[in-house]
Formats: sequence, structure tokens, C-alpha cells
Amino acid sequence: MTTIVWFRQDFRLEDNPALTAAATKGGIVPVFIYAPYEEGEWSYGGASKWWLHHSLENLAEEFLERGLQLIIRQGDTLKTLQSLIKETGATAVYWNRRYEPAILERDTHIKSYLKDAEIDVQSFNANLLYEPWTVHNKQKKPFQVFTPFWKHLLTLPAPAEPLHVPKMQKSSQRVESENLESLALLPTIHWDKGISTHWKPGAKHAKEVLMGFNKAAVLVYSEERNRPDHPGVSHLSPYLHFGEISPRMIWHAALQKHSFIDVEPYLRQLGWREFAHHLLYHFPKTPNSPLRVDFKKFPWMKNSAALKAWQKGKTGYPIVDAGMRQLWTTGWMHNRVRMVVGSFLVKDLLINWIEGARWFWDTLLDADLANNTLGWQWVAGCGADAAPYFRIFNPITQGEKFDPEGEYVRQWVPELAALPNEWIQKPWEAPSEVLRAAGVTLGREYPHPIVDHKTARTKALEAFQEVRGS
DNA sequence: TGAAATGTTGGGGCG
DNA sequence: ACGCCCCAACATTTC
Repeated sequence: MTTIVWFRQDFRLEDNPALTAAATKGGIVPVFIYAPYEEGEWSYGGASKWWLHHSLENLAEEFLERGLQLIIRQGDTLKTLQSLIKETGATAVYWNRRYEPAILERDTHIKSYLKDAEIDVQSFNANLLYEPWTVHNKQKKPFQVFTPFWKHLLTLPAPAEPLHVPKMQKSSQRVESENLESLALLPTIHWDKGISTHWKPGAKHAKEVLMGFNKAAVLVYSEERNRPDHPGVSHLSPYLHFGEISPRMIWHAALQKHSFIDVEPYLRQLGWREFAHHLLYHFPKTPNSPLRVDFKKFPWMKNSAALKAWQKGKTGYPIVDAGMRQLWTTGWMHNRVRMVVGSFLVKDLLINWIEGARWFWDTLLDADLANNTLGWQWVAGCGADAAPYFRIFNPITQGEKFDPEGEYVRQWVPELAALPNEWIQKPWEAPSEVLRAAGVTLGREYPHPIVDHKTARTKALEAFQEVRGS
């Protein structure tokens, strides 16, 4: 018998429950169907499309090495699956679950439709340590605070061991695949140069990155994670988003080599990822509206000039601009800096966090609806377990603390490279002869700060206090 | 996973 | 030697 394995965001052969289940039953037809309009309002951003292209390329190659062909199609998913069932004589369709609201709705529909047609339809958990509907507090309610959520996860049975790559048999029916290029996922203007020099998509590379990180860096993660000028984070987020590696693989790799206590700070980050997915599942409206309803009337500023300056990395605050340019150039930003630029957008510029979420969505290779939503609602203070309204990052202090030698700023804001450490996080305070010696004229090579942080902070406190008080 | 404002303490300069 | 002041360093409170 033949089973269609519908790939969506699980581009790996290892620890892939749908694939393994299908492989034990007979021939398989691995399929990817490109249907961007079915993703709803949060369809693939530009950077995500780039990764998706290369991810599919890699997956197709891994199948080819084993004598199988990844079938690529585009168009209405249900119709495509029905057509493939006809073409191949398949009697089953298996896939791994996704948790975005629009996707859950679509998949439920597809499942019931195919079941009515007597197809064996099964979905599996490949992308989370625990399913959202299985985790709740004593009142049977979803957790809304991270720490009790995390403590609770640690009382549950350990996540399942990752599955090996199954022995696979191709189906006897040959079916046509569209050309990967026909999906037009790559940019027509060549803005992806920086991205390709920094990233190698694909499950094989994911595993190399994991092994490299797990060797030693994972042990000093709690210190190094805050240093954008150091290489101390895992860089696994895009691989995780596209399912080129699974959280179970990361979890067990860490614990196989190290003690729990030594890797807890890193595993806790997988906990945040779980938390984000659980929140998205239980509060499906949060990508577009604040979880805390009192924030709906927050007096956000419409300021397209300031938004643009933020997006382009021209705010005049070096750590903010460095982060935004790293994002634009490489499709990724260090998490410490994500918090700093997020706080700056929301609290210094008083621009709606949704604008930030949208920009990140388009530019991040790891753009993930659950994580992105959690992050932005956290920084804006309107989400679950969010930063309190008065927590406002000082971009100068953050720069001095976490980029003390200014290396991160020098890398991404090269026009400031010649400034001494003392002034590199606050060039507008540098004596004019220092600026001159460094070849910097504010307003020419590098902008004046678009807001005064001290004033902006006071204004933010007033605005946020108003929301809070009512 | 914050930072500023305010409070407290103690050493040192100085009359 | 003493009281007084200044202020850095640290602690606590507040936003």
C-alpha cells in the first residue's frame, strides 16, 4: 500500500513520526504543496521564502540519495492531495502537526474531508516536546506564567527519544513534480547575498550546528547568551522553525553529553518555545491583538518616518542600529538585541508592537508565529508573563553592558568603527575633536538620535501608566 | 530578561 | 580628636 507523507514544516528524515509511520506500512510518496494563501494573514515573509527554497532543495536531495523523489506541487492543498491520491493510488495521508490558527483550521478541514473519502489520515507530533492540549495547571487552565509552566514540564515524563531515519520504499506509481524554481521563492533582486554567506539551510547542516554547539558552548550558554559580540548562542532557530531539527533531538543531544543542571539554561529556551506555542494554541487571536485587553486602547503613535528609521537601522542609537542592520543583512538578530530594539520601537518611539512583529516576520529567517507573537507581546507588556510597563531598556546601558568593546556595533555600523569604546554607544556625547578624529559628523555619516531616550522614557511611562490605571 | 530615583553608609578632607 | 561635609559605593524603592 502507498502512503502520502505531506511535508509542511518538518523538513527532515530523522525524528519524523509521520514519515516513520508511513514507511513501516509500505511505499511512500513524499510531498510538499506550496499554498501561501492558505497560511492566512501571516503568510511566508521574504526571508522565510528564501529558507524554504533551500530547505526543499536539501530535502529533495536527501530523498534522492535514498532513491525517492520529493514531489513539489502548488495550488489548493486539498485538491492537490485528492489528485495525488488518484495518481498514486494512495490509501493514506500522514503529516506532522502545525499549530498556527489558520493552519489548524485548514488541516482539520482537510482531515475530515479525506476521512469521509475513506482515506487513512493521521497527524503526528514532530515539532513540540508536549502537545499544547495536554499541558495545563491544576485548574485545568493553560499556564500564563513561564516559570510554573517550565516547572510543570519538568514533572512530566521525559520527551520521547528521537526516531531514526526509517528504511523507505518508494511507491510503484511515478508522479510528476513541479520544478522548485516555479515556486518563485527566491528574490528577483539579489538582496540575499548576506543571507547566503551566513546560513546553510538543511537538516544535515542543522545537525552539524547542533553538534558544534553541544560540544562545549552549551555549558557556558547562560553567560554567553547575552553577548551579541560573541558566538555563544546556538543559531538553531531557523532550523527549528522549518523542522530541519526537532526539539526532541536538541533535548536528548544535550542530556546525552551533559548533566541536566549544566544545560538547564539552554533547555529552558526550548521551554520558552513550548510556552509560545501553547499560548498561541490557547489564545489564537494574539498574533493580531494584545492578550491583555486594556492595551487595545493604548495611544500608539503613527510615525512612519520613525518606523522607517528603525527598520533601516538609522535611529542614531548604535546598538539599535547594529541589530536592525544585522537583521536586514543576515536574516537573523541576536536575542538580547531583539529585546533592545523591541523596547526601543515600543517604548521610545511608542509605535505599535504589531509593526515590529510585521517587520520581523518579513525579515527573519526564523520568523515563527508563536515565538514572534510571544516576543513582541512580551516586550510591549501586553502579553502573558510580559515585561512590566515600566521596564524600559536603556539602549546606551545595554550597549555598554553587553557589547563592552563595541565590537558588535563596529561590525554592523562601520561608520562608527573608529570611535573609542567610551563613546561608541553614545556618539552624540563625544567631544567634537573625538568625532572629527574618527571621521564622524553626526547628521552626515551617522544620524543624530531620533529621540532623546530620557525624554522618551518619561513619555512612555505616562502613556503606559494611563492604560494600567484604568 | 531594567533602570532611575532615593536612601544609607563609611571613608577622607578639612576647619 | 571631633564634627561637619562631600561623595562614592552600595542597597532599596519606585516607575
